[in-house]
Amino acid sequence: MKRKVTLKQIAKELDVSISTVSKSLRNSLEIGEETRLKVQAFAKFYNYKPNNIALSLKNRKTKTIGIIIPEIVHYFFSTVINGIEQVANENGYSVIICLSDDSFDKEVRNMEMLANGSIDGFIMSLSKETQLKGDFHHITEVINQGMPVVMFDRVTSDILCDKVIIDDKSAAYEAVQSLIDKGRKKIALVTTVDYVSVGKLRTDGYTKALLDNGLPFNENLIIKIEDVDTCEVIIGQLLEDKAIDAVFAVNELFAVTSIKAANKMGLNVPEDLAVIAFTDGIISKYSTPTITTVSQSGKKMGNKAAKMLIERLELEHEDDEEEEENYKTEVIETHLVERESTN
Amino acid sequence: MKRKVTLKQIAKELDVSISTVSKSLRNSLEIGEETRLKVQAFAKFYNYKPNNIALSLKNRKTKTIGIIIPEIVHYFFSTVINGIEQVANENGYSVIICLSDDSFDKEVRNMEMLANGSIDGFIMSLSKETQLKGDFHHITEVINQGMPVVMFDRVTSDILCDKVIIDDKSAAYEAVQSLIDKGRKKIALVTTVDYVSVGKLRTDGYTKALLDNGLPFNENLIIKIEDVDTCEVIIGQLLEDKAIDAVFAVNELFAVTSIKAANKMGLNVPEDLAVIAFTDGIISKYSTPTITTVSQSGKKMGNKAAKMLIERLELEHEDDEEEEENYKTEVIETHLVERESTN
DNA sequence: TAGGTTTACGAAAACGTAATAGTGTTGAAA
DNA sequence: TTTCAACACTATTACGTTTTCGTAAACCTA
Repeated sequence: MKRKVTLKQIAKELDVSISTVSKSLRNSLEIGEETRLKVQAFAKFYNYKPNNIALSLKNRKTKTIGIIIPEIVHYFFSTVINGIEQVANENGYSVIICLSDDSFDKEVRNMEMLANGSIDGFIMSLSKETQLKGDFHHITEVINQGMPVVMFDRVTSDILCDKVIIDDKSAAYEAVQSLIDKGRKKIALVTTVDYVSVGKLRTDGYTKALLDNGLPFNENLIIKIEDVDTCEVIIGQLLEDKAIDAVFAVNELFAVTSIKAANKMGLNVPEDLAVIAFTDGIISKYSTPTITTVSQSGKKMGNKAAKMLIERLELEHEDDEEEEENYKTEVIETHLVERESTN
Repeated sequence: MKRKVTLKQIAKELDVSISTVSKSLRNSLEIGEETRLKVQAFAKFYNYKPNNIALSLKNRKTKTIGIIIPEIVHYFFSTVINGIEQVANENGYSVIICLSDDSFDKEVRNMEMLANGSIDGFIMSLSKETQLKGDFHHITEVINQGMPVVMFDRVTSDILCDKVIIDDKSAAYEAVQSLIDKGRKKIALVTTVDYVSVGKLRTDGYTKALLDNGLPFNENLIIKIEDVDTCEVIIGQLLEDKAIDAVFAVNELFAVTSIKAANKMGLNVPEDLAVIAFTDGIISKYSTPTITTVSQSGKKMGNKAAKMLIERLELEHEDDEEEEENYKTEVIETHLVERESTN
């Protein structure tokens, strides 16, 4: 067991000062060639690597990005992480991940913990509970301390910061329009409760598409699912004797459940019932039939979010207190991935 | 923009020494009540929180766990992270995640980066390339520096450290046995290339189950898939005119692909072909028909791995150089989740 | 009042690094 | 002989904490 060697130890061993060692290793011209080479050889032999923590303390930056998301066993969020990690890695950053489990308290705790020097900036997506409460003080606080925050997907207009979103409303519009184009007339919406920002926006897009096409808006065709476990029953009820010919689901799970419910009732997908879903995940690709989806590229969102954050971090450092905060909101384009569940 | 306040600033403001501030905040009896309360009030007002980096440097521990995994957009791995994060969080640890992308180089780079003080210990699963090369020097090095490592799932016997695995061989055995019990005679195996440790073990279990039941072992019934993209074609070929009545797939993807290939050929699952898969993920649950799986609880593995690591970290600190390294290998129990794809 | 004990605080070191500002020696130019 | 510059290296500071040790002042005891 040989513990990591430090500058101090090398200095002592070679009987020079710490500064000499440090400078030698950074190839400073101040140090004579003989000494420099000797130090370098010694350091190499003992596999010297500077201590990240010490560097962080000295430089006041950690080269680490904090990610706060509601859950990780979730196709979309894991693709976002993948995207963030990729860009982070390319730029020499690490990522530290905290899960809020959709709990406000945990989100706050995690942010406070990371904000005390552990990271240089945040990339986050709001927990359901936070969106419900509408309490964002923890985020404001962090921003006020001068720590940049980039929000993605589940964002809020109450906070001024960089954001990466998809245009949920128009993407939903497009999806519903595609159903209408295929001759569907009675389109149901299976969505989440309203306080989830994206759920609300997708509902708006759905409604607008109907109205723009002169189709009746029927409150009864919309179901808002709170608890995933009961969604099968609820969706089954929806499909019963309503002559619904299409379902627009705000996520894969609701879509695949709709298909299963339809099958049970003897309905064929897509002949009797077309199904389209938000979020192009693994389920849609492997379900039977495969599901047409609105692809929201999580990886691209992650890439973009990381780029925005890192840009701000590097820029920030150049002229310290440049208060020219021109926050941007980037919209990631979506596209329809046509599969078997629509025709 | 009010930057975080430090002990030094508080000390200056209140015209006392840094030590006094520090002690006051830790409720030291050395400090008179008046001063103590004054300091505490001031600190509270300015929302003082100790700087994690400074604490890490001083305490020589970061309260952070490094996770190195091949990929994150992957049901099993994300459940493991979930499990790790849970236990970590309960014990005041954060997790920092690096992806190897199944690349040896990236695995090495990431480990070296984190090993320089950023974390207290590793939890990792080997990349394919690392398993193929059989080069584990980066791991040995880290361990030699006194940094504990816990490996899970894709492990190697070449490294002495704590491990968390499932008994791949006997779980595979059990799965195949269940097929045999249901009267299946000609069971194909769809697996990965051999250097992936778990693939090998599962093959062993498959073979043993056949032999123990007096069934012929037929090399032609085993296909090893290297590239996921081509697996559909290959599996299709396998199913053709071989009178196969069951498929044991080492992961969900191969299983669902087998089902789709079978359907295309007019075979019914489970009547004509039973399908069973390793890894109880989201696909199995939502595929049509739903797939019987060997559940390997990623969350439990994560929980256990985190527990083992943290235990070692906390113990290690009590009597520093206690070299009593009794490494353990924990085996997480699996169980068969019976669904529609077998009968 | 000398001696000892308590109270209340401060100075300084330590963690590991990097940068700024020295310091002492040598040799050469004035 | 003085002055200056170049060279080669060292001391110090700073990042933010905690902790050990030290020390004045106040109080108590005989």
